[in-house]
Amino acid sequence: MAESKRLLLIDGNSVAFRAFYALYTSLNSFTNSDGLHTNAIFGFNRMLDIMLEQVKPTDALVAFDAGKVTFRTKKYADYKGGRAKTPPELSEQMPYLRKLLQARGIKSYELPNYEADDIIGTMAKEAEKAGYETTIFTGDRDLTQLTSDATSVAVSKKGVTEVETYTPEHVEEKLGVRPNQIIEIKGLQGDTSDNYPGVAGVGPKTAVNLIQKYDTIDGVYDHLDDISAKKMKAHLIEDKDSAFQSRDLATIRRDAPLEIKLSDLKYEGDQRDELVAFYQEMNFQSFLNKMNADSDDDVLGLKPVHFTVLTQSNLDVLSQFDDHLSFYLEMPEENYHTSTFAGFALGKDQQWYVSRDVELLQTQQVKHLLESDEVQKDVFDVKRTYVGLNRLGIKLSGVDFDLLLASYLLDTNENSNDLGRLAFQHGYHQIQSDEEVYGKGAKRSIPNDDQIFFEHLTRKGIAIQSLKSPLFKQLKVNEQNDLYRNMELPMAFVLAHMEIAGIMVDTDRLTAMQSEFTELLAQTQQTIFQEAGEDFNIGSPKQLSHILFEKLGLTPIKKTKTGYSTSVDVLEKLAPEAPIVENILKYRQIAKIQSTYVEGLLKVVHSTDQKVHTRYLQTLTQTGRLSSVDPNLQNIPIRTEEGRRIRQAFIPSHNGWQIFSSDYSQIELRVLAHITHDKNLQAAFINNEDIHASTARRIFRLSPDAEVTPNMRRQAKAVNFGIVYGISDYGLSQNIGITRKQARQFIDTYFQEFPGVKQYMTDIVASAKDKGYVETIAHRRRYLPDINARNFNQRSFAERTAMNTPIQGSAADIIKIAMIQMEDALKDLQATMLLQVHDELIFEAPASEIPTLEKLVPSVMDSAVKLEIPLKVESHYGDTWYEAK
DNA sequence: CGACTCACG
DNA sequence: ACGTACGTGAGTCGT
Repeated sequence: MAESKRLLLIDGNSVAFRAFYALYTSLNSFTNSDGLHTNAIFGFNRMLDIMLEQVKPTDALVAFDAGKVTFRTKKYADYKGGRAKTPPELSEQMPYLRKLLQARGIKSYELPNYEADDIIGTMAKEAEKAGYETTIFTGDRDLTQLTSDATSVAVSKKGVTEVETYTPEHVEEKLGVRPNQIIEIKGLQGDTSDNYPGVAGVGPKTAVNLIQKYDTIDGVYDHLDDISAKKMKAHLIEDKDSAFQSRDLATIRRDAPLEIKLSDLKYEGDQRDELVAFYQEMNFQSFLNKMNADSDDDVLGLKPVHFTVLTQSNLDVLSQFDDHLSFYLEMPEENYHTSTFAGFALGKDQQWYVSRDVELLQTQQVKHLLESDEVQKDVFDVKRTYVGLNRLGIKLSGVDFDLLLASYLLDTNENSNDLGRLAFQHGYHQIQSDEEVYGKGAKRSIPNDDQIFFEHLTRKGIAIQSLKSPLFKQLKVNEQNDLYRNMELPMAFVLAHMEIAGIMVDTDRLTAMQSEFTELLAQTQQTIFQEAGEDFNIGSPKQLSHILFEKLGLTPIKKTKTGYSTSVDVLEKLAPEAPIVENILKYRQIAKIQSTYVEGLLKVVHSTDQKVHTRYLQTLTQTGRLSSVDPNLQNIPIRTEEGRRIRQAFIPSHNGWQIFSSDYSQIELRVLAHITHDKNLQAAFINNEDIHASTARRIFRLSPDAEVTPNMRRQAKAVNFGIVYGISDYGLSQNIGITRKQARQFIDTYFQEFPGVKQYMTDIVASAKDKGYVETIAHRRRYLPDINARNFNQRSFAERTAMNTPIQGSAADIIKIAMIQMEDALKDLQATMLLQVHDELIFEAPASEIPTLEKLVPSVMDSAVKLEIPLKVESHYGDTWYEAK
C-alpha cells in the first residue's frame, strides 16, 4: 500500500476575506514600511500555519477567483450582484498573498470563468478517485456540500484561529441533510449574499423540511400534490424555474477544465530565503521569530554544509590557513569563566574543521594559529572566546572581526547573544538558533549526534565569515570604523583581563556579617510581628499591604498594577503615623543587603582563588555603558553605612597591596556642557565651581553675595539630574516633592539661564525625528523607532531618550577610551585594573605604587578626550574598597 | 515568568 | 489630555 496522501485545498478569496475582517479593527496597525496594509496577509498566514499543522499535507493548492465574470454570471446576470465592492485595503494585499504562498511552497491557481469553489470541487473529486484524504479550508459554509468520507471541510468561524471542521456526519447533524442535499436546500431558499432568490416564502426551516421529506428539488416537484399548505404550493409552482436555476448556481462544478493536475500540487514546504525576505518586506517580526524558534520543517530549507572532523592525525591541513580564518569555540553554559567546553569549529570558504576535543586547540599547530597576529581571526564574541581560550592556556590574538560587537554597534536593539538568531537578523539564513538545535531550559543539551552538532558548528563558522564584509561595510557607512576598531574591539581584551583578574573577597568577613544580620533581622522581625499583632511574610508586598492598609488602616499613597505600593517613598511618608513602618524599612534594607550582597556574593566566590570574576556585558545596554553580571559589581551598596560595609569584604589579592579608585567628577554634566556649547554651564566647570550650587544661584536668581541653602542646592541638583535624563515637569515634581507648576517654573528658569542647553534639547529631538537615531561623540548610535509615534507616551519616552543617550553614551565612550589607554599606561607596574563602575575605575596595587597611581590614573582619565571643558578626576585608596573613599 | 522592590551610576 | 524621570541586575513572591 502506498504512503498516505493528504491534500489541502484552500479557498483563497474567502479565507483572505475572513482574515481581513477578523483583523479589521487593527487594520491601521498592520502596515509595512511602504504603507501597504498587511492584516489579511498576516491573518491568512496564521490560518495557514494552523491548517498545515493540523493537516500535515503532502499536497496543497490555493484556488482564487479569476474575476467577476464567470459562467454563472453569464447564465444569471445578477449572480453576486449588489455586493459591496472589495475594499481597496484588501485588494492591494491580494498580489502579496500569491507571493506568500510561493514562499511557503504552496501552489496557487485560478481559472477564467470559474470560481475558486469549482477548482476545489474538481480537484477534490480527482483526489477522491486517486485515494487522497482531502481537507478543504474556506470561509464559506457552502463548500460543505463537498464533504465525503474522504473529504472534510474546515470553515473559518470567528477570529483567526477558530475553525469548524465538517464531515458528512457533522453536516447531517448540524443541517439535518446530507452534504449533497445542500444544493437542494439552497435552490429552494436562495442565497441573499450571492443574490439568487430560490422560492419565495421558503426559508431555511421549510427548505430542510421539504428536502428531508422528498430528498431533492425534483422529488418536491414530483410530489407537489402531497403538499397541503396552499400558499407554499403556489410559491413552488410560481418559482419552479428559479428553484432549479438557484440549485444550479449553488452547485459547485466538479468538472472544471483545469490546466493543472493533481500531480502538480506537491507541497514543497517553506522556501526559507524567500520566506524570510517576504516576512521582512511585510515587517512580520513575529513570523520571523517563529521561524527562528521552530525546529522541524525549516531545517529542510538549509543547504547542506561540508566539514571535516579534526584529529591529532590530520592537523597538518591547518597550514592552509596562513592568512585568515573564522573560529568558534562552543561553551554551552552562559558563564564562560566556568563553562564546560563542547567543541569548536574553524576554517574558511569550503574548508571547515570541527571537533569536540578542545585539547586539540592546545596543540602547537592550532595554538599557533590562534595566537598569531599574522593570521586574522573572525569570531563571534571575542571576549567570551578570549576568556575561554585563556583557560586552555591560549592567548587569542589577531582578531579582526567580531560578529557580536559589530552587530551591537550597528543596532543596539539587535543584541541577541545567539549567533544564529543574530545572523538571521542580518539577512543570513543558513543557520538555526542555538535554541533550535540545543533546546531550551532543562532540556537544553549539546547533541550526541556528531552530524547535527558539527553541522551547526560549521554553520556558525560560515555565518561569521559571510557577515564579515556586509557588516564592515555598514560600519563604514555609519562612520563607526573607529568606534569598532579603536574602541570596542580593544575594549573587549581590556575587559577580559579585568574579568580574569577578578577581585579578592574576604569571605570570613562576609560570614561574620551574615551572622550579625541574621540576628538583627530576627529581632526586627519580632518587633514588627508584635506591632502588627500577627505573623506574616514581610517580604510579600501583598501581605504587607494587608497589614498596613487594611489591618492598621494606614492611607495608601500609590497604586501598582496589582494593589497598593509599599515602596520606600510610600513608606517614608507613612513613617510618622505608625512605628511599624520604620521597622519595616529597616528590615527591608537589611534583608536586601543580606540576601543580595552577603549571601549572593558568597555564592559566587570561586573556591579556587577566593575571588569573584564578574562578566561585563559589552553588547547589552542601549547607551554604550557596560553592565555587570554574576555577580553584578556595579551596584555594590554605598549610600547607607550598613550597606557600605559590604565594601569591606573587597580586598587586594596580595599582602601589602591597596585598593585604589578614581572617579570622574560630574562627567555627565561636563559632557552636557561640551555638546551643548552652553557658555554659562561651561563657565561653571572652567571656574571649577560646585556645579549644583552654581545651578542653584541661577535658577533661584540669587545675588552674588547671597547664600545657597542646602535645600536650594538639593533642588538644583535634582534639576541637573532632570536635565540629563530628558526633563519633564512631572518627573521633577515627583522627585523633589514640589508641584508640577513649580517644577515647570524651575525648568523654564533653567532654560533661560542655560540657553545653549535649551537649544540642544530642541535640536537633538528634531534631529532624532529626522534621522531616526541619535549619536554619541564616538558615533555610537541608538535608533529611536518611537520618536514619531502617535502615542504620546511612546513618543515622549523616545524624546527623553534622544536627549539622554548622547550624554550618558558619550560619558561611556570617554571612560572606555581611558580604560584602553590605562592598560598600556600600567604595563610596567604591578597595579591591575579590576573594576569599572560607569564613571569610576578600581585597581589593586602594591602600596609602593600608590603615589605613582595618584598621578598616572587621573591624568590618563582626564586626557582621554579633549572637550571644550576640563574633565575632573578624584582618587582614593585604602586597605579595602570601603576604605578607598 | 511577570511584578515588585531596591541596589548602583 | 495624555502620565515618566535615564541606564542597569538580582532577590523574592505568587500565579
